Amino acid sequence: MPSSTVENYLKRIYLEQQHAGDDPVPMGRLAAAMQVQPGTVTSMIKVLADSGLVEYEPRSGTRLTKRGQHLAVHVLRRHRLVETFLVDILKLDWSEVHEEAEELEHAISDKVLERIDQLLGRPRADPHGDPIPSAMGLFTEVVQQSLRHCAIGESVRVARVLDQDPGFLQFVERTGLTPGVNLVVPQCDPIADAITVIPDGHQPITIGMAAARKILVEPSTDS
Amino acid sequence: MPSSTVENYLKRIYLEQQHAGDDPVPMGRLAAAMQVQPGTVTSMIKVLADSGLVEYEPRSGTRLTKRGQHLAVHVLRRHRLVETFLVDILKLDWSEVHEEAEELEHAISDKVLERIDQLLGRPRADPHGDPIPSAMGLFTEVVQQSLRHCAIGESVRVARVLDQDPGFLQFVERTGLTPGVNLVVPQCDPIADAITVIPDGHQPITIGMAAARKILVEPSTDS
DNA sequence: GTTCCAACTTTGTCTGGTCAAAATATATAT
DNA sequence: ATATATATTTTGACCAGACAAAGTTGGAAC
Repeated sequence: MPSSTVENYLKRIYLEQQHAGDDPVPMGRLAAAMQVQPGTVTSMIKVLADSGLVEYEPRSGTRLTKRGQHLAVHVLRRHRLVETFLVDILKLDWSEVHEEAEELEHAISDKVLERIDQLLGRPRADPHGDPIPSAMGLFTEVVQQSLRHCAIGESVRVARVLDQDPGFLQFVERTGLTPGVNLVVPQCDPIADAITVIPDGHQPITIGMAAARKILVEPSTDS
Repeated sequence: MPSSTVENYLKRIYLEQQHAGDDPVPMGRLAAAMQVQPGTVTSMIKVLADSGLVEYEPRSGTRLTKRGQHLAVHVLRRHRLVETFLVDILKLDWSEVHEEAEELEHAISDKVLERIDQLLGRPRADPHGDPIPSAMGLFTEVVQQSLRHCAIGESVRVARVLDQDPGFLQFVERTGLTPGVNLVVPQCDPIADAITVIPDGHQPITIGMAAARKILVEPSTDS
């Protein structure tokens, strides 16, 4: 059974790998993400490589092996199901559940996880809209694009918020941009670096592109 | 924040201390309970003593300080609330929740614990009948005695089962001796080392005294 | 091509928790 | 009183995971 440290490294590599396309994840990136000194990552990655969980190319980076990826996806599944559980059943605020899940994801057995999944009705996404892989490690594929790339007049639905920072999540909630909400885009000005949106049942709000890129939307289904 | 190892030691010392009256808990007992070599306990206890969580009398034993006891009780609270949660909400079998809780008790924040407590309706006892201390560390006092000491003809109710072994718990369930069940004692023979009981709605069953001592009963309230 | 910097690796050290085995203290029986 | 058995403590070693600081490397800039 992998330690929670190992689980965290694998999860992190997986997430960075998403971001990074085909390139291996560089050590520095991983060190920053894990809040750890670079040397620590180098030695840890060597250990993971020896156990067949990652491939390691010195001075270039690391990528997950099949086994490593499998494990990482299951950690992610635990994390996201726990978050959903905390919000749906225990009624915690979605802005605070990430921290909580960070601990719980390492302590939950398969049996308990299965019960939670069942109790929640096998959700496909967590409160932030992040997809929950199935027990077999498969994601439901969806069409999502960043709010930043929306055309003027487009009508879409918020699908996912790509930031776990409580402050940002509270802002999102206050302005009505939570996953599931429909919105229209009356204005979008790349030069001004700003986009204006009107979420259903809320005031129009203008946000910067840096914020807009962290909000993913999908085709609206209210028509 | 104490490590889960520290939490486990404190919990263990607390439980052994219950058993042991006023005497300090000897190192050997603790080593056996923690499934660890005696030397390990000695060095660990020194560390705990330095952090003011236990008092240590070399070659005699250890006892919790006020602070140590406070912490131990809160670990116990987490453990027992988690067990109750697993049985009541997630519908796990009471014979398997002890193991699960053993991990989860170290990963649960105060906030999540409070929500669970609330969701469960602030239970006073877990599925095994073990008392759940309040958030302030207080137990609800109750009158309980071992089934072994019941007089013939007495009518009592099962309050608590003092063994977490899945096999024993499954036996208890099969024979109908789960907490809350009323029963009468038609026969009790210390010489034969056996006691016969008739649980409400079940067949009479004769069990040995070693088993009977692990079942606590309280005055029946069905009259 | 040489220089230089940023990223990376190596090395040595630390802490928490563990074991195995040797040394020591205590209680008990004789 | 002495021998013996038993519990306990000490000692030295190990592993996981981390840091700090010194040493490498490889590519961009000139």
